[in-house]
Amino acid sequence: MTKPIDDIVRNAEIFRSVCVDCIAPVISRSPIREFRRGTSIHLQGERAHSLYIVLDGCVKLYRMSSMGNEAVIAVLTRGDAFGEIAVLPDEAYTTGAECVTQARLLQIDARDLAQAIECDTRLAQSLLAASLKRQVALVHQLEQLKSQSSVQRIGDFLLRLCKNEVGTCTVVLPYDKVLIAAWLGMKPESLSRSFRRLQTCGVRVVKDRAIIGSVDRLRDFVEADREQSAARSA
Amino acid sequence: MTKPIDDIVRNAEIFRSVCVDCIAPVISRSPIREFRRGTSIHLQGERAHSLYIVLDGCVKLYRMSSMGNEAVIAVLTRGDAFGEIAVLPDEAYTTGAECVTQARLLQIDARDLAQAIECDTRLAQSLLAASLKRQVALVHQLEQLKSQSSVQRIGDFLLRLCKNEVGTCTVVLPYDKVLIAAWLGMKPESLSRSFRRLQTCGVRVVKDRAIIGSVDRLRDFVEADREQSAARSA
DNA sequence: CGGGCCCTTGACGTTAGTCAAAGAGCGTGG
DNA sequence: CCACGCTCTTTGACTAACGTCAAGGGCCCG
Repeated sequence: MTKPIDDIVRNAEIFRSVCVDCIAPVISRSPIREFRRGTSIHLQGERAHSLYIVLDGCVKLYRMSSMGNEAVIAVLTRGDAFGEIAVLPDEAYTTGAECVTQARLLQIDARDLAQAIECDTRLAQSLLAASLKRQVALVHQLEQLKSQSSVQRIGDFLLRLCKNEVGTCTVVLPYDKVLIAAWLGMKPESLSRSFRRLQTCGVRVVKDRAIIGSVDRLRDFVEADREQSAARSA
Repeated sequence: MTKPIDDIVRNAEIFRSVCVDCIAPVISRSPIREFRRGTSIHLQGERAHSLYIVLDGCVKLYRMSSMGNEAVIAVLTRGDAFGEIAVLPDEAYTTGAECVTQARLLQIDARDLAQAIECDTRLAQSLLAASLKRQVALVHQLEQLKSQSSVQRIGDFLLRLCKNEVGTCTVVLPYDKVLIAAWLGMKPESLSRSFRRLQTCGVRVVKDRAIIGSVDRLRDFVEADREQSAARSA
């Protein structure tokens, strides 16, 4: 069930292309911490002293606006890292981080890592690569928010869940709908209604399972909502 | 008018904290290119071979959705870099880049830079730092889109234009309203109407100038739209 | 003077948020 | 085992926000 830690860490995006030996000393000094669902790992604005790697469970990164509105920035699972900003001196976390399930995290001291970076260009490059990849994901999210409807965003969400599948496939929603909604930038009520509207292109959602009649049909729908809405009204 | 190139490059975020000598050879080999307004610098999906630094003018990064919808991801000015993804091997640009004014860009060959990175940890760190900072900006944008109204987003936009000013201040809108609207994720019509609604908190927009009666009042408005809308209807 | 572009305005439709209510699990304690 | 309270989810009715369409004014430039 729980993969050996070394495996997870070695395959983590931020350490891809780094020889294991270089980071082994840092890792061995890093404690593994257990968190219960709902626990806060760090707050937005807090001085950043640690970087974390998710070993098990789900962690959400979020921002609170001045009027108490929560925007979920990312939902992380095994192998993902967060708090990378900690490698820079005197910076604060720009998001809050909270466990949305029971979770095990590797907590890496930022100073340790910063020192390791000084000595090893490959490590710096690896972190850079991970950071750039992360940017791509953020850009994708921005694009979606700016130019897609909520139905399209959910469609895309489902498509990413059923990676390379074709034809019919069933996916398990990885966390509760409140969180999915927040992540996609909408309210739970809207999520519910949007799922409903996906029925017109062969998607049924039952409890935490989504049954996708035809992946291709869903993809067509997401990429060109227009015709479909015409069809819907007909 | 046009600052010496060295100054701009040296102060660019991506080369902050790098000794000038390390990058001098790379820079000296990099051509300065002139672009006219409306010219495309690179397309989304194109193989990334160069990284650019803006010396003068404005460049927009954008993404096209499958149905021809353009989402503006960033608007860059002097000292900003883009196309950093080029330092990774075999990657493609994740956005298109286009000049929105006449512009001068320093075009840095990605291989050159990648080699320089291999030799110099500080350079990798510097790029990492810039990338992380960029992420912060993207996260901020995401937060805004997910939890703020268009009026609030414009308010925030104006606030960032009048940096540390207090009391009354007048700012020049740095580019045309079509672009501002696209950047903030709305249509020009909505932008126009939103400007209008800012009149209730002492902001007037005439042509390309915004006259802000009271920066504090605007800030209050942006941070807590709720009371203001109550007041408005009273 | 005329054409094109940017910007604004109005009327209207669609989308998503709000408020309220009710049903469906689920764990707890009787 | 059942009843209870809890949270999550769905649904409906309503409202507010934003996009769309269409028209018109101002401005620049040929």
